[in-house]
Amino acid sequence: MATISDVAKKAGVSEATVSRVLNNTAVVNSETRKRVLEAIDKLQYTPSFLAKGMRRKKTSTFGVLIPDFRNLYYSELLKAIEDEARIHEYIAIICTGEMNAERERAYIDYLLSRQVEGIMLCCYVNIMENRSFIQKVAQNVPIIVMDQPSGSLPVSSAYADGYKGFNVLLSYLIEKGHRAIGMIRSLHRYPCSESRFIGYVDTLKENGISADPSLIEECDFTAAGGYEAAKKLLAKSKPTAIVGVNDLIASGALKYIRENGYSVPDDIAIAGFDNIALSSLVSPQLTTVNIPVEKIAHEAINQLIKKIQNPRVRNRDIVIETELVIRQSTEKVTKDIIRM
Amino acid sequence: MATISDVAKKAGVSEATVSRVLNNTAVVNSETRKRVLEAIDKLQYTPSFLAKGMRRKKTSTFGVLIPDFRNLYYSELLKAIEDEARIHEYIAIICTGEMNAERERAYIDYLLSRQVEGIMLCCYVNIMENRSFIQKVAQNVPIIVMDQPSGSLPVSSAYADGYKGFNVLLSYLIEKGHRAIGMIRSLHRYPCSESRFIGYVDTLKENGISADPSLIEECDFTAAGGYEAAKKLLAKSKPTAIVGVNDLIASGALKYIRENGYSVPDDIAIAGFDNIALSSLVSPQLTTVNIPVEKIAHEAINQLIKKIQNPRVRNRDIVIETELVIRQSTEKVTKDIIRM
DNA sequence: GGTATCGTAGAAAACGATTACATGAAATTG
DNA sequence: CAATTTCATGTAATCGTTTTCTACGATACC
Repeated sequence: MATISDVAKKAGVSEATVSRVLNNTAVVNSETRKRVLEAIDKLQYTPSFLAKGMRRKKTSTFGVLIPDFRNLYYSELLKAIEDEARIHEYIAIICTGEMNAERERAYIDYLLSRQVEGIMLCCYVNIMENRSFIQKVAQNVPIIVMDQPSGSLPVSSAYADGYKGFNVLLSYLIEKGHRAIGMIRSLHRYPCSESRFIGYVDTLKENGISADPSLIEECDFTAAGGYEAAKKLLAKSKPTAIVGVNDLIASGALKYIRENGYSVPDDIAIAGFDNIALSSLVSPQLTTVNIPVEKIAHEAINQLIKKIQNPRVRNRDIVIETELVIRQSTEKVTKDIIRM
Repeated sequence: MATISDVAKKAGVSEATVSRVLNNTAVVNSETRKRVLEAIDKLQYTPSFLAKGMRRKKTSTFGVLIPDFRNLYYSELLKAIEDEARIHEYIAIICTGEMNAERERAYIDYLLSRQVEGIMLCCYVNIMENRSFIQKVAQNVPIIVMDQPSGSLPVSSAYADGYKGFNVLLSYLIEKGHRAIGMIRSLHRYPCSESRFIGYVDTLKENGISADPSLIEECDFTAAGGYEAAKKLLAKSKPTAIVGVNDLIASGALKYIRENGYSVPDDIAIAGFDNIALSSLVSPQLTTVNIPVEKIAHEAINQLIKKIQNPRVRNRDIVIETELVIRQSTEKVTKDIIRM
């Protein structure tokens, strides 16, 4: 690969001049500029990103840590992150923590050694369990935490309001006359799934319904888990509606319920959360709560880049509102109904 | 962030000695080593990746271009790529071309300017349509092309044998007595979907069945597309089996067919291709053809890294065999049957 | 006509690491 | 005991850029 000095030699100018042409950082005589551009073209020269970053102390890179590529929610997040990053001429290094706190820490250290300018953290564990580690990292680069509030840590956060989302979802089901509403929650005590669960419990209470333990099951974040959990749930209680902590689980539950002769929504209504593509692929289509992923990614990356550009920018908690999406699994509808 | 010279000063040694301790590249007195390690620890020093890469002319980075994050096939590929890259201490910069040839080229140029040491290309377009561009890029870094053969280009390739996969799938359906086998193919003339389609046509021919245009429909790579295509297909013909060029399309078709009162597999058998997670989530579960993604990623990354380490390594075409996975959408089975 | 200003471009330092070469003390050898 | 080898470390060049400082001719100004 050609270097700037090759170009300089070929054009008969100094390296400084080539750099000036490249970056438009000072006036260069138009004749000289032309010669330089010709040389660049002939040599197929591209500036070395390493050298540039070295001098400018800038990598234009940030790190993204997600639990798993194979979760469509993160696919959509990554898509939005990429688009947003492109606008700012950043790239994202994406790592998967695989629900393993130690691996997450190792990757974060690795990201630091790669001189990322900021880190987006979609952690498996509650960040509070890693207080000191995260505090240490936050001293070096800005951090934005996704899917959970920042608590008292010196980081920003961006997340969908799962508590309120479940509040709206449950209110809707109660309004439709349901009283025995089962929930399949997450086995993992993820912060975001916890707040959803609390939203479920509180909304029942607000409506004078006490949460009945026999209406609650738990499983991991898979459709197979939801399938098994639905089986257990129906073995011990008679819900008229079941909500899954996410769409994947709800889809699994839906599958079990239909396979066992129940009609959805007539015998049992079902609802999920996240509004992933799958939720409208199953039949009947799943009532769910939409998380505006692009919006979250947009706000999050913007906050991160603001903080990179000016470390004195204050940390923020960005809370994004969800929307209830009513489909056939809770109601005979021909078209999605969306409620804020 | 502390630099190597800070560490050297603190430990009272030269930068060279610190580097030697860091890289174990020469014998250092154990007392000195201890002092250096202490200084590193105290200053929380991490070597600058940029400076190191600059000197060593090595970024330990390669670029991956995929069409879209939101396709589970690529999610699984990315997962496998990450694991494989980690072993070799490489990281992958992932970009999405979004089925847009111009965007793909722009990203490839961008990857080059980031000094990636190799590029993995999961292109939308047939690489042959970009001959000269790819040839130019291949002069700078090794390339491995996924999902299509390398043809006469100076690149390696790794792909599942879609022709043979469809051959096995169709032979199985014919063996089960099907004669009117419809196919929903891809609207986009992707090389990998083309070879699947040709596998379909040829296998019919080999069995004395001529491909009937009224049994062929096409759509984009979505479930909604498959749904619509199934509708059109059933409006113009009476297939006893339908194969989708991939699982997403087959799932959409399955949905349409069940919604319209047909029984699967009794009235119409359905099969897909790829064996994505969705295929066992729909009911009935989808017969499909498994692509061993981890194996492909493993072989591909290995080949790429071999070529990076020694540019004189010869380019290879790595063809991976697929497996037929028989499930309920074509046969009453209680457990998956797998055939090579 | 001497000095200030302007336009243009070169020289050299800096970024933070690695590494070839040099050095000097201690240990070994004949 | 002089010569050589070994061990441990330092010195300085280098990677490819950007950027500050400097220079120098030409024009403008008083």
